[in-house]
Amino acid sequence: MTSTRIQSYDEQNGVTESERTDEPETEETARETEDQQVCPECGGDLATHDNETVCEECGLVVDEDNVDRGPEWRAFDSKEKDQKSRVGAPTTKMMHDKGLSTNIGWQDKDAYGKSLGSRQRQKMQRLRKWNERFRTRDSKERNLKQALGEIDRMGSALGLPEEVRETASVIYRRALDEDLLPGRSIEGVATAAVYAAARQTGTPRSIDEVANVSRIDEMEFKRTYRYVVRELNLQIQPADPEDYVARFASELGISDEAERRARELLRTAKRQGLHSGKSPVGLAAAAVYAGPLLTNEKVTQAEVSDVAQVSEVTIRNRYHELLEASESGAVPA
DNA sequence: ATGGTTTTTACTGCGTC
DNA sequence: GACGCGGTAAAAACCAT
Repeated sequence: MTSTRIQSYDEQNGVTESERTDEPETEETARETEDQQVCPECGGDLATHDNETVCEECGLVVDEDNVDRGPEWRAFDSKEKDQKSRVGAPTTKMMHDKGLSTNIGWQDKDAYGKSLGSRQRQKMQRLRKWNERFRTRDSKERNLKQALGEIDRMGSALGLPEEVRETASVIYRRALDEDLLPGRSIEGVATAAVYAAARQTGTPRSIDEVANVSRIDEMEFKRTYRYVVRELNLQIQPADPEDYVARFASELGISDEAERRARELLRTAKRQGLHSGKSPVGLAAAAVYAGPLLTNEKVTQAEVSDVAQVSEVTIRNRYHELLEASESGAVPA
């Protein structure tokens, strides 16, 4: 059931089939050495959720331990039937409580099929109601637990500090409390929460970056994000382009001086209100391109476009504006 | 739905190594 | 001739109305 999801997720991260099918065979030995190892892919720490051992860094699923608790009701003769019997109903992941919770029948009949008296009927009504209430409460707990796991995973995959993950959790809780979940996926809302939290705490990640570590597709992510922001009245001011600079700069390996110039460009541009309406990422990309230009370092537009995921055209347009702004609005001595 | 704004895509010409 | 860069037009995406 979960296999399709896992596979598509791996594909997103460029992990191919052959790369991770090298050492199964002896289940036991593998299990013994499993504790606290590092990811074979990127060296990150491993964490275990829901029967899966997953790398915190890149999201590689290292190990799955899915015990099949489904029905085992195929039997070919009476002897087998005896051997294969199981206690209790098969569990399913389709339900938050794995289908193990109490369910009160809707028919007003007793165990013998006789109809109940009116007094008994009323009692059953009350019981049904309360049973339902507790069950949904429990369902929210579970929902939250899963979502927090997801938030954690995405957070670490994006290299976000603890603070962001906590903020994301808070946002998610609120969404849950306000009943925003019905109709959207847990994953979607969790992704939206991470994105919103990253922006709120001044460590923004672009939509693409977040979408890349999420299991849902970009369209749904954006839709859900807008929805959550609107419904929760989250105050999210446009991201500050400067917040992106450090990351882009280090990915490109430009000098500190160039990075400083980039920041300066952004500041003067901001002072002139040049940034309103423009995408912050684009501005940041332009600055990271223009910075090294001023210090005679070689960085091509294509490279910047690559790490910032912004088209070269946008970089060109923005960086012209940046330079113009710095000439007219610079602070001469 | 609509219109205005921004970004992207695709293509072209120019200079340089 | 490939590469980096600049410009342009049309398409697509985004946002508020």
